[in-house]
Amino acid sequence: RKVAIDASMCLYQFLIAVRSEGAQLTSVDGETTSHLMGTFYRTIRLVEQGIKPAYVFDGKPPDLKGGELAKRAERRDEAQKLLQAAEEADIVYLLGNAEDVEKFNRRLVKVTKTHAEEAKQLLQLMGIPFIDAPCEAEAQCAALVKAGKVYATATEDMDALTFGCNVLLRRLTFSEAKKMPIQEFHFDKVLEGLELNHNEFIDLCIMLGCDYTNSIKGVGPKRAIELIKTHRSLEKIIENLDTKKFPIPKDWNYKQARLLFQEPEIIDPETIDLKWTEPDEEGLVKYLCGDKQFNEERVRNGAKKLHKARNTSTQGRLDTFFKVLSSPNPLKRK
DNA sequence: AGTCTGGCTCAAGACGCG
DNA sequence: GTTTCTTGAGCCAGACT
DNA sequence: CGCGTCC
Repeated sequence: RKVAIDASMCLYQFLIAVRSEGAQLTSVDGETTSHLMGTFYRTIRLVEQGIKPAYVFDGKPPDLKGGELAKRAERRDEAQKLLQAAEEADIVYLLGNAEDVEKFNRRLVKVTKTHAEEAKQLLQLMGIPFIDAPCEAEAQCAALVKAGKVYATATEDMDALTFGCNVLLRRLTFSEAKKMPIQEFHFDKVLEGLELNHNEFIDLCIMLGCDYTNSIKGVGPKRAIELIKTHRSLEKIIENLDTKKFPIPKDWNYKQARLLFQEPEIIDPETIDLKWTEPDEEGLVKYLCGDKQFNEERVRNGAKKLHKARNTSTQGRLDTFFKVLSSPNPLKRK
């Protein structure tokens, strides 16, 4: 089974989570290796389960996202200051605030171009395909699913549904599968359950608060559902809304936001040829064990696992883990 | 009473030995 | 050529019906 | 499983 994965999101998680004593894993020259560690072993795991992953990297964010990104930058600056304060306190007291330093450090993490390039190089050596999306990765993933190039998108981000991704898998990482089952969402079932069509669903998501616009104060999940079901479009909702109780945000650019969901900038999936090839064991050893100082035995072992899984078409084993969820509670967005 | 929103916080991986 | 890019979940206060 | 370790 072929599955599309938002690479940036994975890298972000690895950079935050893969740590030892609060610090990222690094090679001797101080270069971070957490993202490579995570990508290498998780991908092997997936392939061993008969899954063929294709990683999708973000391109440039849409202009409309500027406001949201500015907010994030602001939060980052704030964390930076707090971090500095905590560090200084540490120097003074030599103990105590270590966990604060750690906490703020995590909040400062961002995925750089270099992280992405290194991950791509690794995937190349592993024989795993990847794509550079022109814009939002989730949009490109959704397009791949729609075109039948992959079976599903594996993500924690519900925006994939808004982009029209038919099948969405949550918690595809198996180490946690012990605690939490894999969830499989089918967009058509979700729409059925909500009794909405795709465009109405998009308008709903805009009201619930997407990255592209502000939302209406006082309107949360309950009211939003109510509104979309009675009026069926943002235009009608605005016409009929008591704007004294629920003021429409100034310069509310919902039409453009809607367009970004309906017609996102993507590469035509038909021009994309996903190929899973033999892993380059020697290349992997050279790359990971040379500069990055991974354990050679582990890397060779990983390469062999990739090779083996590739040549034994054990598919289907996975199906038993899947639970198909249609409409339980997609309100859980923000 | 109960309902709903909004602002706050936190947490986020994987391997392998015992 | 400079910048770049992820989220859900839970808990609690407070406004409103 | 729990927990130290991965780099």
